Amino acid sequence: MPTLTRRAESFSALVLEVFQLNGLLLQAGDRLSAPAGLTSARWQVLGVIDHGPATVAAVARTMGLARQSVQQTADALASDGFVEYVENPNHQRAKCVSLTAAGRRALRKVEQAHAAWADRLGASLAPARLAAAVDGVREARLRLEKDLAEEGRDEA
Amino acid sequence: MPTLTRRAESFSALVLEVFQLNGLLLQAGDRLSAPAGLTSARWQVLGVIDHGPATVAAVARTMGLARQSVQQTADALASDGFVEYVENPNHQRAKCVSLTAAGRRALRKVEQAHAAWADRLGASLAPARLAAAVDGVREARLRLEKDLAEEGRDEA
DNA sequence: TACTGATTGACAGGAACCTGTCACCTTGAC
DNA sequence: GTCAAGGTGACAGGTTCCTGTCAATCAGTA
Repeated sequence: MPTLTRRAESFSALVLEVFQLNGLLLQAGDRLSAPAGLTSARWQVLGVIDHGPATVAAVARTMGLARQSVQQTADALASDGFVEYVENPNHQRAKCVSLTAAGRRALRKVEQAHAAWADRLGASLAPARLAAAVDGVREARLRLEKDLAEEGRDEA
Repeated sequence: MPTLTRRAESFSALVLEVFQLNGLLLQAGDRLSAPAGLTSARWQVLGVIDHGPATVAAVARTMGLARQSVQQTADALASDGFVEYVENPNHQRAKCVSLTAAGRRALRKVEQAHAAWADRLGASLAPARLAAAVDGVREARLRLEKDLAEEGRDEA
């Protein structure tokens, strides 16, 4: 194993922590949404179209996911009656995904549970510490985004 | 949407950042390991057995994953010649996963690329900021671990 | 020695993400 | 008006994780 510099060690520690926290957050999200008959992925899609009906491709762009991933989730939500496809006046083929009454009920339920959860967890951390974490992670994300974009350009 | 308290807003911001950073890290990991013919998941398994051959179940415990996930990855690595199953004197059925020469070569290659990458990214962040991020994320992880454990106990 | 319980790998199936390809629709340049 | 470029949903297939079930193996106990 190549010996890491101090700053590389530090960055690697952040990577490990982020992986672990991410896993726990997914677990928590599933637990929050399960009582409403949803999962994390489905809840997030409902959250996007709560602002108004949108096409699958538009939802995917908003969420930063591949179009087909959202397509799959949207189809599953439709077959469970949480959303429905409605005509899109701007595009004959690309229908809009729209919340049904059941979808809206489920979403409200999850949002209430989520608000209580976020408040509980947020309260357990010192505000300054929490703010520093958000800042640091955002900074790391921006650097990594830039790094990946540059690498990608080299290969192209 | 229920209005969130300030601390809930702050915590939610951390969640969003962690999700995004996690996605980018997975992308970066795949890019680091691709030249060696590996993926993030496979590289990590190789990293664990670099310390010595181990059973699939032991590797899963080390990585904090389900046994079957590692089984699948190990089988794939074996069919690609990066690892091999060797007899386990302590257990007739549970063979040990062991690095082959090709596996060791691939792992070394990824580790070199990883060291350079971590150093580059670590250098682009102020050490204090980076340390604060690690601290904050760790704190959040610990709180969430505790929270999930308590919730789980209630249901049991 | 015989039984019980935990661990293990094999097998089956599912969730959520990805990519690639195809045909259809819309848009904009000419 | 035509035609190429790009957006879009459908379909197929792959990766990495998960769960549940089963039989084989091991370890401790009566």
